[in-house]
Amino acid sequence: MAAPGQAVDKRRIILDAAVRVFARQGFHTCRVADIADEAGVAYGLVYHYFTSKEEILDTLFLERWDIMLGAIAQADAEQPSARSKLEAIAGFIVNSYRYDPELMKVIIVEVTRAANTFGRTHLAKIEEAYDQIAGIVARAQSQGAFREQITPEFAALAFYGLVEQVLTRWIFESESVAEDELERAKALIVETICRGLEG
Amino acid sequence: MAAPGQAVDKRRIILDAAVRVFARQGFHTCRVADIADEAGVAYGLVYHYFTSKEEILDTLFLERWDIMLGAIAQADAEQPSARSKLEAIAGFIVNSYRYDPELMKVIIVEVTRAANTFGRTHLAKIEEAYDQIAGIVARAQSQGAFREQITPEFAALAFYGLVEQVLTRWIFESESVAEDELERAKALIVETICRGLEG
Amino acid sequence: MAAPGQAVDKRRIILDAAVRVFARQGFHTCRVADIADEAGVAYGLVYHYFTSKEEILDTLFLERWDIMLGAIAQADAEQPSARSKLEAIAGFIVNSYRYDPELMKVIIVEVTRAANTFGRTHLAKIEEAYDQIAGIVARAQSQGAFREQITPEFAALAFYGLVEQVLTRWIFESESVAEDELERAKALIVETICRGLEG
Amino acid sequence: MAAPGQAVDKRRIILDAAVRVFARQGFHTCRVADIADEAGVAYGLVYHYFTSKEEILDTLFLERWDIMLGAIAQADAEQPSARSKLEAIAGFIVNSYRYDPELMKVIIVEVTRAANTFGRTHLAKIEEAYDQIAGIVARAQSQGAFREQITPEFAALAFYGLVEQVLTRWIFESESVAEDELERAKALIVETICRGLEG
DNA sequence: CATGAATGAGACTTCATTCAT
DNA sequence: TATGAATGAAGTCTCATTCAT
Repeated sequence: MAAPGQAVDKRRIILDAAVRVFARQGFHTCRVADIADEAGVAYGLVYHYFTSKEEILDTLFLERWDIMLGAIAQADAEQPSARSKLEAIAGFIVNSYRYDPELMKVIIVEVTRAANTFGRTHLAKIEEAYDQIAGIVARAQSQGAFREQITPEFAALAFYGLVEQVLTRWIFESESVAEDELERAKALIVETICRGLEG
Repeated sequence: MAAPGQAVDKRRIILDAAVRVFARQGFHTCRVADIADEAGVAYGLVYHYFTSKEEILDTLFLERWDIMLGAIAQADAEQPSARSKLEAIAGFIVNSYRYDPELMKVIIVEVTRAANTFGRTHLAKIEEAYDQIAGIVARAQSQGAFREQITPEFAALAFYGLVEQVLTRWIFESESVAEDELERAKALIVETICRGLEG
Repeated sequence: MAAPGQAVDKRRIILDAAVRVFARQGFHTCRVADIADEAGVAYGLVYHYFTSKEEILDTLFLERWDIMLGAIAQADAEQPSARSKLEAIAGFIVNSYRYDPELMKVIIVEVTRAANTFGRTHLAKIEEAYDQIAGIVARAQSQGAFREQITPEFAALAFYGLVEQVLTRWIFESESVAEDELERAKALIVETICRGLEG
Repeated sequence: MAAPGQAVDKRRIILDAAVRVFARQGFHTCRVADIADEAGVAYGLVYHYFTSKEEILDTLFLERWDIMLGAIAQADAEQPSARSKLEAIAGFIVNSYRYDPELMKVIIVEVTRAANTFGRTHLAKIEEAYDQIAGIVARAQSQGAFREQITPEFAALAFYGLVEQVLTRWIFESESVAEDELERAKALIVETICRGLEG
């Protein structure tokens, strides 16, 4: 018997396996059995830890999204200018992709972009991110750093949307994305959005 | 016997019913029976005209996408400047939403954004639109109208992506979008992208 | 309009097409549409001439089987000895295969051997052939030409059964059967059965 | 927990139920639901153990056919003469019918005689039986026990074919076959074939 | 915690047959 | 006669979820 500290966390193993399976086969196409197989656990154990296949995806999304909301808040708190805040946020998301592209694929393809099915469940949560970004823009506008012709809501939509488009492109690229393209894309995103916003 | 022009085209009736059903319930969630019911035809007739539920969605997408590719080509041919070309394209897509929001919802939610499932089937077709837009940008760059820091491919991604994000937002708005917001959004999209591209 | 005598007999065209389709795809596997296509007529016309797919097979079987019953009766009437009668019958069936292997395939595979489904419908008709052959054997026995240890019924079963086995083998041979094998097999069948029957 | 030997083997229960259902209704006519009902298990359990209705029939056939191939080999090894070998084989098959007529009905009607559909799948397996029998005949010929005018292949066809014809007749007899008819038929089969083969 | 057999509702698709023209 | 669109019942197979051990 493993010591408590070393106990294999089957729940974690299932979640990690689910990421790989969802990324590979898609949420709708895969079966719960595929996840159990990938995790190397018995079929029923999945239902011991989660009430449904959906709850697994929910969990993956919420875990990651909360981290991102934290990162946005941190960028907002620590960075001096609106541009550097947006740059930090874009950098965080690009890094997320760099370190776990499969998880990002699942989040974007199965939740964020799956507007018809899953997205609706998490609309409010997703909206929080837009709101935080809109807040950054709004404050920059009231401080005169950004012009006011563009509404903060539209700006947030454009900023996060552009990040998502770029990641979606990478996700379906056949070969893995070169390190320098990650950085270049980040710069272009920030540049494009900020040029639209700055005086 | 009905005159040709008045003849009830059951195939068309089924396609139109499918738009409403896909928009309401989503492609994966709805059943073929729902489409037949909505169209007021027998179950089997759907399979008389289409080989599968997928082929119905395919047909709807291809019909519409080809019209859009034509509109892009026309904008490219008729408009004098790169900015007015992009404006015409954005205007066309916004108009498409204005006149048939359900169809646009289906195309965007079930095909364009369903990157994991259907999008892949039509990736090449979707890519054609990006390529045409990139071509417009590239020519504007070589004529000095747009600066060269941003690649045409990235510009196309940003432009079309922004349009899609805006429409996605409208699609999930609970109330119908006000007429003047449609126009304002179009202007903002073009302004944001062109500011990023113009010297 | 064709003159009466030249009028294309669509009913016949459908029957002939059905032979090819049944032989190629099997009765259960083919669709009525396949028959219509093969015949080059409209779907509904098949139902104008026949009440069901089964009736087509019925018709093909009965047409042919009645001809065979006639041939058996003729052999019985014209041939001098029991052996020559059996030889004439075997020869007739082998010739039927020679001239229209597809039709024989359909009769044997879809009716005669399809003991579970179709055979039952035509059991009485099939039985007539056995009875005629048994009659030939019985008379030969009472005349002393055949020994009496074997019942006429068993003899008929053995004789017709062996013919059917040989044809079944040919039917599923990949290449067409050589002319001389047809004759050799006929001789072996008669020889085998008559050796068992003759004193 | 039941002891291993007493554990209810649902897979076996389904197979046994399938024999009864196939025998009663025929493979094509019955539904998977009928098998589940007959077995007293849930619909889905059939698909838990078998991938399709076909696989159930496959399994039944292969189980039984392998036993028969073993019996043929044993007869060949243990019996002294060719005639006694054939007698042992015919006896084995007749016994198979005696002890489980429903299973034999399924094997013969749905597989062996269903030459168009299932037979093809198992053609090679069926052929093994013919080959073994042909081998017995060939060796008898080279030892002078059987004459050489009839090829071993034809002899095997005639022998096995006759057995099959007799069983087919029994299978569709309305009343169950009398015990002594089973034995008499066996003797007649062997007698008929061996008279054709012996000098 | 862990297992995997057992359940059964549900969806797609096929296709024989009908019918209006 | 001839056409082929229209009908709808039926069956296979899938798979999320439950449950007994």
